[in-house]
Amino acid sequence: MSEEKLPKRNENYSEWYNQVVQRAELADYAPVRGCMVIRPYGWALWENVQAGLDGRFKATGHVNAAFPMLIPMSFLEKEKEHVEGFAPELAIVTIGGGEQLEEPLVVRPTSETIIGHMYAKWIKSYRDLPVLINQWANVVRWEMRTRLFLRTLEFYWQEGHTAHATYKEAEEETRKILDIYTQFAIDDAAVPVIPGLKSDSEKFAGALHSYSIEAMMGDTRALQSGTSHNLGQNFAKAFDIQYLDANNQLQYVWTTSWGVSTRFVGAIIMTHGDDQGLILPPRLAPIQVVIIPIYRDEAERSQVMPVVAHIQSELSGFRVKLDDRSEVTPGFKFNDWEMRGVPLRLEVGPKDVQNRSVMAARRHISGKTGKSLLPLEGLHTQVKNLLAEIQAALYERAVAFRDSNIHEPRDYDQFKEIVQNGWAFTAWCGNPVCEASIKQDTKATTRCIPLDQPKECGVCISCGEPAKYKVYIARAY
RNA sequence: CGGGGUGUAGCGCAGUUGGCAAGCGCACCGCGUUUGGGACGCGGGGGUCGGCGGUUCAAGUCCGCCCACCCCGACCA
Repeated sequence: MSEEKLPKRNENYSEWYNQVVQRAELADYAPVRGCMVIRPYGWALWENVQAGLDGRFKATGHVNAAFPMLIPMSFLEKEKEHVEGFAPELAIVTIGGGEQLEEPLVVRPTSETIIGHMYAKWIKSYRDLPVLINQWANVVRWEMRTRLFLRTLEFYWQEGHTAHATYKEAEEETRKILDIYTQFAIDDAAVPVIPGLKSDSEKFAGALHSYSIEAMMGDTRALQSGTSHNLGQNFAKAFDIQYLDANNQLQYVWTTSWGVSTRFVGAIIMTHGDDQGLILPPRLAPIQVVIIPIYRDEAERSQVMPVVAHIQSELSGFRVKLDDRSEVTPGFKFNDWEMRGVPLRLEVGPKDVQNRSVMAARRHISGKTGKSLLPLEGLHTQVKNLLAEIQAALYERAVAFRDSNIHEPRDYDQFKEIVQNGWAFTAWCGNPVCEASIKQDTKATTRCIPLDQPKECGVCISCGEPAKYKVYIARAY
């Protein structure tokens, strides 16, 4: 905890981000470059993300399992695009128990290969399908440039891996998960993501095609916040995952994979945070309500604390924290919990005891008043309503910010200007050459091709040929 | 891996042309006074000055090599 002010977001956004993460005690740097320690407050936030996703997976028939972290090197080599995509960033174990290993083992960068290997053993009949397995795991990718939560050498995520009898079922699964991710982001995290198809150059190594949810951060850069891949039969063929159909014909399965990682914590921070620090959406906040008792002496303390205890039990259905530290002043606590993003603060002092009320302060101030007096009667309901209001206000604010920073360029010059400080929604012919030239010119990349496409797209912003899609193009993390 | 930069207490820094006992702010510990928007006083603990080698009566300071980290590019959930 520090008393110094944070850097302003519009002056140094990345420094603001780094400091918020560390000062709010979400995470800290580990001794190995690019690795981070997720601290209890950050992990609690991640656990709430996990709970929101896990419940939705299970409600749609998925089950959890755990596969090993070490994968034989030869497995990676079985799928050509996959190994080409991941080879540069693999961590490889060559020594075990002091002995040189017969075959090097890869620390999983993702688990398609080892899961494919196991599915080949488990799937024999159309009656075994579909297989709908998810795992919560850590993976390692040796990235060049790392940022806390956004890109670390080791990160935590869930990876779903499913196998189906037909292309159609696999595609439905891929899209179903994309919907789940979208709903979770919007409903629980209040992050207004845009779902869509990735271009071929942006798709997952080894996929037929990939979908993603794209979110706009507070500096208008895009963050890919979740992906869902239709792997076709690529991995089925590489790992011989075959089954007999009802007509006794041998068929390859169709597989999917999909993931949301601890990067999503970064999305929450950068979607909602302000110059005072974190702002957490109530549905995911580790602490939804913080209670600050205020007193000057023992006499006042003995008046205030019983009321605090009463409030605590009244609010037992919420995630409540009592800050009873005596070594810091109330003013310090106000700033501290605001920096840490707690949605609602209740101040309880002698005046409140007198009035049978509490002073409530919202972290995010949408309207005019910051603080309001709440009567003790019916406190549970009032807090419930306030948290719901805050959740809704955060979403609306994020939507408004996003929409005010997406523009449709009329020509390439204007396009270049737009992507310096926002997203362009524009037409593209589908040619990767145009994508590459745009990236060269502006550092912006195609983020996604939204699912609802107009009949007429006009002409490609880059080459002027008839366009195939409307796409979002932006600079990304 | 290419270009640039930085290493002095947990964090941020000062330390002049080499020279007395390596300092300051924050944080931390103790005592007391405080407490409705980032309290204050007094006392205290904490350092192989990134590493190795060299020059010198004397190196945080000069020289050489190495290491680590950060920023910008290529790569990326």
